[in-house]
Amino acid sequence: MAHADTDAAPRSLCPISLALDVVGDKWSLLILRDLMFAGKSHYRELLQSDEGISSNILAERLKRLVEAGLLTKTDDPSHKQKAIYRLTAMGIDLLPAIAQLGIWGRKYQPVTKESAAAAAALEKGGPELLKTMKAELRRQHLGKQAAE
Amino acid sequence: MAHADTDAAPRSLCPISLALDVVGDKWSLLILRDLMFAGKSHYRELLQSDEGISSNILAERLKRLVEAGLLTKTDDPSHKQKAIYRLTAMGIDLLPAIAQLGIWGRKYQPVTKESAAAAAALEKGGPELLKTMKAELRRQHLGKQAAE
DNA sequence: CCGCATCCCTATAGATACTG
DNA sequence: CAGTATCTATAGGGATGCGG
Repeated sequence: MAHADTDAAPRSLCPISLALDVVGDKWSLLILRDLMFAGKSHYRELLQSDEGISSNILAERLKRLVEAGLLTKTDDPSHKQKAIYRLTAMGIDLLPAIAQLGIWGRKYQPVTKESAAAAAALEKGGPELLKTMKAELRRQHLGKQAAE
Repeated sequence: MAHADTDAAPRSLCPISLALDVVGDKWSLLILRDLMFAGKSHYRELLQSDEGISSNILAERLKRLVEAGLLTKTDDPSHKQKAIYRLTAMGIDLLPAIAQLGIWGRKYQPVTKESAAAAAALEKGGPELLKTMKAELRRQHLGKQAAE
C-alpha cells in the first residue's frame, strides 16, 4: 500500500526548497509540461510522452500532484473509463518556471530546430506571451469549474 | 569508482527535459541557489545549507555541475586548502528559472516572513530586478576571468 | 582542519508483468 | 484503459579514511 505522503516534512522553509519538495523530481514538471503544451489530459496520453515514463510512476506522480493541489482528477462524462486530469490555478502558475527551464535548455543544450522555435518565441515574447498562455490554460483547465 | 557520466543519454530532445536532465534532481538547484543568493563559494559553506546535504552527494553534484559547465572550480589563492566554486554564464542564466520557482513556492507553500519578503520583491521587481541580479552575479562570479 | 573518496546500508525511483 | 504488484536498480544518508 504505502500511501504517498504529500507532506513528508519539508527540508527547509526556503521557498525554492519548498517548491522543489513538490515538483523537484525527474517527472512532475514533465507531466505538467504535457498538460500545458501538449494538450494532454488522460492517463494514457501522458504515458506516451517521449521520455517514456513507467505506468506506476505516472500513477504515483498524478496522485501526488492531485494531493498537492496542482491537478484535479474528474471522470470523463462521455467515457466512463477515462479520467480527466486538469491543471489548477496553482499548477498553471508553474508555467513561468517551466518556461524558463525551457528557455535555458534551448540556449545551452543541443536541440532540434522545431523545439528551438517554440522556446525562442517564448524568450522573445517574454512576460506578455506568458500572460497570454496562462490565460489560455485557465480557459482550458479551469473553464467550466470556475474556482478551485 | 563509478565516474559520474554527465551525458547519460538524454531522455528526449525537449528543451525542458534536457534542462531537467542537468538540474532536475533533488540538490543541484539548491546548490546553485546558495551560490546565487547566499554568496557561498566554498565546499564547507555549501555543506552547511539548511537542507543538510551529505558530503558525498555534495562532492558528486559539484563535479557534475562543473562537468556540465554550470560551475568553475579554482584554487583559493590565499588559502591553499580551499577551492572556490563560481557560477559560469550558463549557471547564472538559470537565475530566472530558480527565481520563478521561488515565487511559486512563496505563493503556494507556507513560508516564513523573511523568505517571503525576498520572493515578493522578486515578483514585484519582475524582469528588471532579475536583470540587476544577473549583472551582479556576473561581476561576482565571472568578474576577473572575463570569458569562460 | 579541508576537500573529498569509499563503504555500507536503507529508502526511494523505476521497469516489467499483471489485474479489475 | 487505468492503474497495482513485484522485483530490481539507483539515489542518498552516515560514518570513516586519507592525502594535502
